[in-house]
Amino acid sequence: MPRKKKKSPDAVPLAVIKRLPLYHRYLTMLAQNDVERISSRELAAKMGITASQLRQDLSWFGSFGQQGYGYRVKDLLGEVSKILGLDRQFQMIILGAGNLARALVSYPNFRRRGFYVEAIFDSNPDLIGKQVNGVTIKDVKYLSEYLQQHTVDIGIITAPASVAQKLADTLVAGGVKAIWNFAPIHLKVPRDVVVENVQIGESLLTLSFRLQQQERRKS
Amino acid sequence: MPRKKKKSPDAVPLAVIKRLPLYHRYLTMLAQNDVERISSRELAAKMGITASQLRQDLSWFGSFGQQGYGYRVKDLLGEVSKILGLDRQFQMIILGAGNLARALVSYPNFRRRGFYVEAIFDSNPDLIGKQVNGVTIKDVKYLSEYLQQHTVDIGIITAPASVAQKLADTLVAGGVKAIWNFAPIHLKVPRDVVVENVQIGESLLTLSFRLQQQERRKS
DNA sequence: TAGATTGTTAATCGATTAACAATC
DNA sequence: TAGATTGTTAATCGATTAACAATC
Repeated sequence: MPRKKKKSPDAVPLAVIKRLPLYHRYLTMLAQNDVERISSRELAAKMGITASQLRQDLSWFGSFGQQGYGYRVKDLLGEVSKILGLDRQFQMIILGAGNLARALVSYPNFRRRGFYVEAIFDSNPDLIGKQVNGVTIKDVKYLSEYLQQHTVDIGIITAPASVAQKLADTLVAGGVKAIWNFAPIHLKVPRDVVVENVQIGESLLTLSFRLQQQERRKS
Repeated sequence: MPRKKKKSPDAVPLAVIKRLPLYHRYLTMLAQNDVERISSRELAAKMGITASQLRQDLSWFGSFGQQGYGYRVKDLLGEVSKILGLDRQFQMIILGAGNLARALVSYPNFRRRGFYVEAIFDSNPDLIGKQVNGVTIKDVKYLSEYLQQHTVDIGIITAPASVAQKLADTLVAGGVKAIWNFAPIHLKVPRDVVVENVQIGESLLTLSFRLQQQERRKS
């Protein structure tokens, strides 16, 4: 007999996890517009998904609605925020002081949501000691030392692919459990370390393929 | 009776498309290391997928291997490059001259693969007229005019979400058929325009959730 | 030739959608 | 109360994996 799928928060499918930030974004917008209640049907329509999927997704985490009424926007936003971990703070450091690092440090939404960039590391002597948006650029050779003295929740790798694995190893050795990786490389890390990749280059290739496909379709 | 799934290049599932850049990356690495041949089993192992999936994916586009031998790395790389459209050039413009734009313009791999940034547009008078990596920043009010006079394959939106839809509309009106969108907003475009989103903020929220999940698992 | 490996068909698995009893 | 809408179970759909005949 087929075993029933268990709905522990531990087993949430990745596809569901990836939609959580979306829910958060739309609920935030609704809350800003002072919308008090919304049904799964209405919210799903706005997001371009089905109401079934929305309710199925939420059911992984609990029951947040009310039959015949729908969801209180404020309450649901609170729940989703809690699920995403936005009720706490995250200390972050960035490895690689290039333009991408600058862009990330300057993104105001991060700080507002509890994500703090505490330091930037680089190996270029011209950059070390300078500040970016109030954050000091330190010499990467002091990275291990820094990790011993500070709590770092998230390590962000914006350095070139050639040094990314080495940096990741240093982060892992220093006890960092989450890596946000922008380098075009598959990082090897222990099973208890989570890696989230932002593969910008690959996204462009996907676009290029889909553009070609579209052009072919036309002709 | 269930209809057989047609394998036209037009119907390639998005999941397959998203893996194509991966294949390209690994094959490029192999070619650089002068590896001449590889079996689906070996390549799949390197990539952390199954050999079945690799062969299944490739079969959407043709037959590139040889029984009992495997694949010639160079040939397969060539085929994948062609599939991705890397045998041609793409003219691109960037809308929004912030740090992210700087990062993209400076990324050497793009130019090498045929992706050319021809112009950057912004509305900030302090930036207009300046150059970034040899690319001039123009006033966004001349965007429509520019689109009439130049062929633009890909429009890149790095501007804030508040103006992203308006910029997308201008691109579409100017005949641009592909948009690479970094703004945290769902762009509404006609069906014949392809949009590829890079949702950096949402990626961080996904990481934050997975970190929490991991921490919970531990305790 | 014999061994290896492809391309493809069939089986399995998982995710999405539909349906509906429960109930506000 | 009657209508609306949830949470959940069942049905469908699509993607991944397994198996194997074809063949280099």
